[in-house]
Amino acid sequence: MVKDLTSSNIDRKNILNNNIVIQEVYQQVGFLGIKFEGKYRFTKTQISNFFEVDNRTIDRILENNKEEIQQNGYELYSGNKLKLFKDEIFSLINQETHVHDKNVVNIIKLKEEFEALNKTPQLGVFTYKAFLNIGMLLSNSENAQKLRSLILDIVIDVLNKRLGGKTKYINQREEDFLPSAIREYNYRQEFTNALDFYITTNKFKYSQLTDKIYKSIFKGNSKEYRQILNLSTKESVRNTMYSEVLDLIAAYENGFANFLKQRHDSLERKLSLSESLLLFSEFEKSMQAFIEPLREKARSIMASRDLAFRDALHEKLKEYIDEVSSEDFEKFLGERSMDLEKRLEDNKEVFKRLKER
DNA sequence: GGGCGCGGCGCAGTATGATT
DNA sequence: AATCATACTGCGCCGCGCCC
Repeated sequence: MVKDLTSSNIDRKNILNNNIVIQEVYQQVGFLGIKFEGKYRFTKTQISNFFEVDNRTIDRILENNKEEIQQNGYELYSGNKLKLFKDEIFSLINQETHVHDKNVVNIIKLKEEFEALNKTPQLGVFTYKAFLNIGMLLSNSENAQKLRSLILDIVIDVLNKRLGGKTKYINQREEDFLPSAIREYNYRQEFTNALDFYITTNKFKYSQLTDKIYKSIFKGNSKEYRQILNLSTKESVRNTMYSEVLDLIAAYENGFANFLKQRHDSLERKLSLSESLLLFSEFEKSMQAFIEPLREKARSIMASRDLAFRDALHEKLKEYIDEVSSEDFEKFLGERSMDLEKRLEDNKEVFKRLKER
């Protein structure tokens, strides 16, 4: 999918939230900043020089996108904070004799750029993220265009390296997946048992009521879900679902199993499939207010993550697409996620045995 | 094809606010 | 109170695409 970073807020956020990508870009671009309060910082002058645009142009981008850029670390320094920042710069400049050859050029540049800084009462300061953010918004600067295409290359590269092209089971690469899957598996049993006990024999009852749950949660049945994620009929739909979604499915299954039992007991007979389908609508309605916040969350998680990680668009959940948080990128692409994948391999045997029980 | 709006751009002037 | 570099703002230029 071709991304237009200058116009898509979510695409920009999804890249800037991906710290693995940011680090890789920093390695490759090597734009030297001043380390201050744990982060590399850049002044507006440095940034306008990098992109070869007027300072005013940076200003205007700031005007139009202030909130976004501030979120990514832009700050206006003044007073004591500015003083500390200046001290940091000048001590860096004074150290120049101790610095490796490579950096000397940069230090001289620093010196030129900050000579004027002595007396300024306020200074706009960018983090590396905020700098990239500017680059994504500058449509005409040649350097910004180069930077954007480099960023997109790195995004693709990182995804390929971390996932080896396999995004199908990326949902399993987090701590919470396995416990959720096991819990859900148990509730699934409750659910199928209830369907056995309280609904008259019908070979469609499992799939139809399961689809009811899917439709209620993410507006599509399992067939549609399969298509969106490109799953074959053999592959288990649930193995591709995020833990939050599994938890919610478990809640539905457990809740409906209970609902069904109550209706069965008050009627003192088994229900037909069509009665059960009606009962599900009743169940859905009565749980509506209770389940709504969790459902909103599940929809957003599913739509946003699947777009970012799997390049899969849930058309019916379009309005729920949001940025993927940096925590999520770490969760699913970070070092830990790689370990988890290995650990999951080990656990598969355990999981299998559990299923066979 | 001429006119139009729009976004990007730079200049110049004003406002600001910390420092001396 | 004076200073100074930056933030902020108004203005006009330019190039592009769209519409009549």
